[in-house]
Amino acid sequence: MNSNNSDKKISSAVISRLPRYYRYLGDLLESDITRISSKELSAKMNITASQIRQDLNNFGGFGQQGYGYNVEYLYNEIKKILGLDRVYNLIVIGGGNIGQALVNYTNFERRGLVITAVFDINPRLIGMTIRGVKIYDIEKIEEFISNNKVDVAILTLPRSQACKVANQLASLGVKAIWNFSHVDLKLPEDVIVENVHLTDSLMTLLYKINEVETHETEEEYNEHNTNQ
Amino acid sequence: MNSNNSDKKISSAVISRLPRYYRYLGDLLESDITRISSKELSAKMNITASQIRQDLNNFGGFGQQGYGYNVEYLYNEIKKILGLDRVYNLIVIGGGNIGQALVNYTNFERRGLVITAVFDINPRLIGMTIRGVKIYDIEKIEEFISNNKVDVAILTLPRSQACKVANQLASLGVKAIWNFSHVDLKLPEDVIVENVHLTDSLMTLLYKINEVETHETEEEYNEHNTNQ
DNA sequence: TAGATTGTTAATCGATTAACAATC
DNA sequence: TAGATTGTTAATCGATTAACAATC
Repeated sequence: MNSNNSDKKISSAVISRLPRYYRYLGDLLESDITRISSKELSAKMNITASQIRQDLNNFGGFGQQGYGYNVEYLYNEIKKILGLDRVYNLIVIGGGNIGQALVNYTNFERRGLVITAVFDINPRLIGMTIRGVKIYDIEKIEEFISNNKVDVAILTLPRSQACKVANQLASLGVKAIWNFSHVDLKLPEDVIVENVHLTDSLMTLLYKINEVETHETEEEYNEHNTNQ
Repeated sequence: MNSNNSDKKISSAVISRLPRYYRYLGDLLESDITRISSKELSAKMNITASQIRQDLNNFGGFGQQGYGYNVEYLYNEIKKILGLDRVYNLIVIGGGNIGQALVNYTNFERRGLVITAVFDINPRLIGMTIRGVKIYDIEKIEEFISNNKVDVAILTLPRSQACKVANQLASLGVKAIWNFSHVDLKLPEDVIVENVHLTDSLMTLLYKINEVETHETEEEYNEHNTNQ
């Protein structure tokens, strides 16, 4: 389904840059810019032109010598590569704050990412509706999955429940999990897991804050010494 | 402030693994496990023992030959490295769903990450309170920052407003931004930005879904051919 | 002491960057 | 045609893994 017809595995470094290319190309498209060279794009995105060309050429030759890339064409090609040319059904497991935030995020739908149901254990939530999406008792999940196609399960449960439910999802045939729980899920190899570990992300920010402070201190110290 | 007293810059690959080490060590601590070797930890975390030792030795020699690592000691050392041995004041810019979800996430406070205020433009939200945290008019942000120490600003605004507000934050002296907005902020070098691009994360998951489907198709095809 | 396991150097692997012939 | 810019190969850089002497 992806445009790469060769067999070589694309590195995850490359894949992680694709959405960013897609975003920048979308912006260019909105600004009615029809063509762009790797050099121009490189200046905008703050990566090397070489990397852009290397990345794109993993999937095919989308450009033209002496011209560059046609923005709309490249945008649509990356769209296809990312699999954004079809509709996905998503379910949210965990109707807490993050779960609700995701259901309320209307941009997903515009991209063909449709949240079809939310599941929770909390009786106060069950039966409620968020933006027209019903919250079901988590007990009903087996029934739901057997009657509805589910492409992605979004897991926003607390640590304690996440593993068990993830295993259940895997056994029910769910093949992709977007995991917001603060655990590393251990699942069969054919289940794809993409983690969003918010706390980890914040911690790396804190690390960098202190790193900067250390350097500043060192600089001040050096300055101090030099000036004497 | 970090424990690395040498000058060599720690690579971001290493830094991004630190929270994971911290998490696993915390789990071990809770299970009353007092010592662990890089080999044992490697099996648990699914990375090489060599990498663990290399990573840790960027910050110092925390282990002991023939023994391994003392779990509690290493846990606390990583805690210090990550800067989790002090309190941080955070503000949330954007009182929407994600902003509210973050305020409601009680685990932050347990780690010394205190959200002191939320800012929004929506008059319906201004004046409200989430878990005791007040939502202010975003107009009040200058006043707030000059009267209160702000270590991190969490930016959860829509794309359109994010850049402008980020610049304002930078000019008001905020030195770290945890950015949930779907834009790459262009800020002075001394402002640290950590991005959480949720849509990008989901897109890489979608890519992998289709990648698998492609491979499966190829396998089926090969099987088909072989069987004939 | 013998066994275990670190810290660290060396080897390998992979990803990024540079260079340039091909070609629009 | 001349200039621009790609696609791609080669060179470099950095990160991961392997190996092993040091030592608890």
